[in-house]
Amino acid sequence: MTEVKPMRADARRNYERLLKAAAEAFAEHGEGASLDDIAKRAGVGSGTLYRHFPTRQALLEAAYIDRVEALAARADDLAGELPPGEALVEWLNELSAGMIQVRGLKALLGSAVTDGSNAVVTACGVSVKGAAGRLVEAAQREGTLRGDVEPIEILRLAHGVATASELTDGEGKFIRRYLSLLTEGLRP
Amino acid sequence: MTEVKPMRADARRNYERLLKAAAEAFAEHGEGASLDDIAKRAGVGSGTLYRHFPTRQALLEAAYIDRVEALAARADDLAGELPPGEALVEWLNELSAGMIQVRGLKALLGSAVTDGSNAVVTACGVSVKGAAGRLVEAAQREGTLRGDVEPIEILRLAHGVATASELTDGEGKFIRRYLSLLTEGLRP
DNA sequence: GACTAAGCGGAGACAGTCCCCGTTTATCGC
DNA sequence: GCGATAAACGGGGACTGTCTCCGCTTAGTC
Repeated sequence: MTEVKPMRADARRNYERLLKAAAEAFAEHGEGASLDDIAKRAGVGSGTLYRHFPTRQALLEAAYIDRVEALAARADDLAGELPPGEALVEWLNELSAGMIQVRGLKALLGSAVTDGSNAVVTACGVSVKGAAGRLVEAAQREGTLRGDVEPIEILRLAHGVATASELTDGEGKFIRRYLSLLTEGLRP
Repeated sequence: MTEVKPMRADARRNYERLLKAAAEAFAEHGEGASLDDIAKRAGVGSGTLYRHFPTRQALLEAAYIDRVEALAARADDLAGELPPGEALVEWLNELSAGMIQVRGLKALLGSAVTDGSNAVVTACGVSVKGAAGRLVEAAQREGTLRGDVEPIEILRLAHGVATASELTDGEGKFIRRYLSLLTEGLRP
């Protein structure tokens, strides 16, 4: 199914350049960075950018896929180091921190866990959902996480925690606080 | 302090018209509605719009202030009808639902509870924080809410719940679900 | 070296924001 | 009523960003 038509050399070169420029620009100006500016930085015309990446979302995903996969891999590291319940919380902490510190990542992960009926299956979505699934299942088996929550709900809640934390200070200092309110509940 | 310089009749008229047009436009196109279009709907020039409302935020606030105050008043109604803990949860539910259903309200309330050092004290912020403060205090006194949470934290968490719920279905169907996960915690 | 299609790139149409400043008009003292 | 005058109007225009179209260039192939 996956047609493997080798890209022409110039196309591949421009693709790489665009990715590099995009990562810089998103880091610098957030997810709203000017696309024409990214093309300019990469030394290509804007047509070239739009041909390779039809939407901002596509570019964002391509630029950050490595980082997202690192985050997913981190889930398995943590699972090896800590008991399941703690591994899950620690991972959610790192995930939320990433969403706040890496500009643009929050939007990307948000759309990866959005229930669009137009559900484009994104590589980022697959990675992150897989990682969450493994941690959630282990924690539930261990008995430290209620059995009726779905992995994707946990991801959405992490997004919510990142949002709440962002409102608080724009850095990530309050993530642990909100995460612990979530895990322990609001009752005394 | 509050200089009460009565507006000129034409100024007042245009102000009202803009508010009405803005409410329509925000409802129709979300918080990103075109400001020039709002001016056009109101039958005034864009200069007039920008004079009355220097920023999109200012217009958004003016257009929705009634609704926010209704929400704040609702807090006190609920406090009269239900025990404090339940009143709080029910209010948070209605608040979050409003953020999702009324396009633009989420952004407005978000900036009202953001800790900007450039903290503009907004009327919306005052209303909503006051209402939250009363409910939180009552629930804490009753002993159904942990004593170490601040009203503003609760508001930020509600924002997070609305965000998570929005990712789930774009309507408000999952607010109660996430709210109950938050109040009860994620442990079994 | 010549052919050809894949790929390039930037001009330009369009949409939005926001300011500037010449013109209009509500208000007030007479 | 009737100017005088400062407040308010409004739309033209500069600017920024998105995205497409199509004539030109060039990599890959024989």
